[in-house]
Amino acid sequence: MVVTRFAPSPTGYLHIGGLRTALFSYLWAKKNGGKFLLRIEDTDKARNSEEAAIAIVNAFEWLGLAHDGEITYQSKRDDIYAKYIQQLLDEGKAYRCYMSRDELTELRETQMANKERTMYDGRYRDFVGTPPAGAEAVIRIKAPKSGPIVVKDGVKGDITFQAEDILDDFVIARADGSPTYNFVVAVDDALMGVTEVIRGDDHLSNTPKQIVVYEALGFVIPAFYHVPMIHNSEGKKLSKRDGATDVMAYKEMGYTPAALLNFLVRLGWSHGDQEIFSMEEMIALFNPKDINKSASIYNTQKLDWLSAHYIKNMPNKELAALLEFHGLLLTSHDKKEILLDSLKERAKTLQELAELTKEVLNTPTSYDEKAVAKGFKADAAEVLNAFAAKINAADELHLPSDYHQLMEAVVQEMEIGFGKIGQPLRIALLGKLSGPGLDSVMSIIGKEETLLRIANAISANS
RNA sequence: GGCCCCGUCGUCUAGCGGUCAGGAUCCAUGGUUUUCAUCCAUGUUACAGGAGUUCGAUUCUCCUCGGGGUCACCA
Repeated sequence: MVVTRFAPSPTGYLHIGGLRTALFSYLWAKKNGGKFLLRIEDTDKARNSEEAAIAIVNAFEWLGLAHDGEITYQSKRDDIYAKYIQQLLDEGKAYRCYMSRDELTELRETQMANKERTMYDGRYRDFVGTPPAGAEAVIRIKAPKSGPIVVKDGVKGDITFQAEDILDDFVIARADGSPTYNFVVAVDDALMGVTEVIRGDDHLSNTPKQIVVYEALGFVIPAFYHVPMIHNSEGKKLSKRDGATDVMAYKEMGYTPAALLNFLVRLGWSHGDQEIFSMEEMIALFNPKDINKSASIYNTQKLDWLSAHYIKNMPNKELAALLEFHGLLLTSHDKKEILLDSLKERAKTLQELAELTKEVLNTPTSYDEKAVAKGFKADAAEVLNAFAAKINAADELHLPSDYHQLMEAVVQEMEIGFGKIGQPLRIALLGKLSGPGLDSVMSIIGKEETLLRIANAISANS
């Protein structure tokens, strides 16, 4: 069975880059009928917070990416790590190193001065006898001193590192006994049964270290897929300083999970010329071997386009429910079908749709100056009064077409062009010269409100 | 600096030895629309450079250049 995982450290919100690797992991698990696990890497007590862990879980909930089984918290697994560290000690695959921090620093400085690679020199590797008085010990793993270590990567191909270039006997447990990252990652992935590790390629250079741990412990090495970074416009790794990298910020801005996920899945992955992917299609078509090798630049123009696409094609009922989050209660509005039909193809986000809706629903309190100058000429009042008279005379006005007929009638009787009534009426109804169809607007707001807006505009602008 | 990865339109990408180098987005223009948006149509823009290999390289190899990642008792 295919088992993937997402393993964030709870130092902040869920990041857009993290979400993409999580999505890839999720899709691959689902495609194979496997499991997608969530592990919270909260071993750094100084930097982690519980709120951050909750925020991450909430973000996944909003996106509808459900993890399988219980969440694994590394902070609760000290006993497990201690057991495996002890095992390595017992088997002579790890050892206590009594070197002080000062000594380590000194070693590094010497190496730097000699332009050598900074690395631990293995001085306690074969140490027997009495440790220095009062010295605290870290535990180091015996890493191979030379020879190739091959990372079989499903995205980049086989990558060969030379142990002498990159490895030393790295620390697997600190002086206080707590295990370090590369150790716990390997242990957890193995114990959780993770078969495919899909993660950012900033982890690529950690992988040889983790392979050392896998091998020392006799664990099966999983398949690796290192997905390229997402870069900011400067071409650097996307970070929290780049703004709008908090996934939940996209909810606030009015993007739907479908749009965001569709946007992210196409960043670094593609399937021919296809741009629109439903969750079902993503699951059916995704394969990590098709992930690009190169980094991509984060640019949300396409997200806007996708978002508009999804809003346009969303049933009104669903839209109305989503709009509540943006402060709009439409459930009881009797013309909400007409309202949303005429507005949903004009908005890029739900937030924008909510604002557009309010512009239609609320009586204008001011009129755009340029619009008035251009579209509310001397004869405007006369035309609007004639139109108002027709509205007053009509007893049944409901559909946009009902209002449209009255507009046509005024145009014919007064022998004027459509613009002669369209422009002033638009200013009266919306306060500006752009917006949805006037007949729809009138149908939505109704007869009384239409008359009110016409009267307001005439007194304000003539 | 060492090690590792990467390099097709501005951006996201297709391509897997022979293509007018395709699509999408953005931008521009035209059409539709009383207006704006949508929608439709059209258009501009790319194989980092240099050597090979080959009848033929965007595609394979090497070098250069450029970009990125990583080098902790952080994760």
